Amino acid sequence: MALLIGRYDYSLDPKNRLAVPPKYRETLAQEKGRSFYLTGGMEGCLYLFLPAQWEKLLADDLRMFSLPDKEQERAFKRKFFSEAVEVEPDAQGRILVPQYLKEHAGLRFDVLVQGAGNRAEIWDSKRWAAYEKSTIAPAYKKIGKSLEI
Amino acid sequence: MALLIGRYDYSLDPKNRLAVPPKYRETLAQEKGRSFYLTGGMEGCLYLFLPAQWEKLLADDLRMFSLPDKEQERAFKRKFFSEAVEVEPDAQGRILVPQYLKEHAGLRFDVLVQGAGNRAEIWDSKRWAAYEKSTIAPAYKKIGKSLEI
DNA sequence: CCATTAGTCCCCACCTTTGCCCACTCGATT
DNA sequence: AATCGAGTGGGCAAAGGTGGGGACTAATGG
Repeated sequence: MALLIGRYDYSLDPKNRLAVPPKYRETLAQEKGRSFYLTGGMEGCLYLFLPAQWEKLLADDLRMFSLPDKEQERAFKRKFFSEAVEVEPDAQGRILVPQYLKEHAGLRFDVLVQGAGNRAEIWDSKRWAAYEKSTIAPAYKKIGKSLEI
Repeated sequence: MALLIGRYDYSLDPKNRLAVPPKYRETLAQEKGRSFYLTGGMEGCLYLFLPAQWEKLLADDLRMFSLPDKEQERAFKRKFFSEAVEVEPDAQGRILVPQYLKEHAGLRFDVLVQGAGNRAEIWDSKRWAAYEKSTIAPAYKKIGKSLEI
């Protein structure tokens, strides 16, 4: 399965359009897909999936939705499916970010699109900087002793 | 089977008509169906089913509706099915929401129509905001650390 | 049995938003 | 120097969301 890597600096234009890295679009085309799947992610970012990755998520992780507490299960499904949206890049390779996802991720103007393996992530630049400082840096120090690489 | 996703902000007009997202109607047309099925849902929302999803629900009857307490099961099924109604979008793509369902979901003016996988859900905006705050957010906090995505 | 009223359906109309297309700039490459 | 690809901005036609009139139906009441 295709792996998404790299970091790209883009900007959200007045019409809430956001460029998708050509490499990702190329991968999409190779998969013979027309659309990505965009949804709200953890720690206040957005997740961008290729169709195959999205399908895998639905297939594999449907068990993650299966909870003994059905009320909680409904809550999860509601959030997951209602935030998700199919986005097709326009002729310039931009996708349209819905207002509610823009708010979820606190997107302003400067936006980071970066690969995260089985998905890409979209971050507001400032929020990413803060997250990196507050969480990634300390985590690195801490887990270094137990990681092989 | 078709998956319903995405979030749409609409309003209930003075005649209790409510827009259905074009994407959902498109899916309906692809299924060669003319009507959705609308009924009262859990946590004070409304469920909107595509014909195929509705059929599946009926077929899965035993599993879907089974409760240890059979009297409760009968009570729930009575409400669920008596409140159900077949709704056909008009030329503008709007469905008519019966008065009793409007009350069930506490619909006022601002209404959310959102995908929930095997169905769509219709929420009063304020009620959804409260539900998100009171139920979804805490559930995510609790389970977020163990989620793989 | 007729008159009235409420509710529904079918139009039409308006206006905002969306999506599509074209265009400009800039840097890298040939 | 010219060309190409990429990122960004904006114009414009089309689609989508909303409101309301008028006909028709059915239930209600005199």
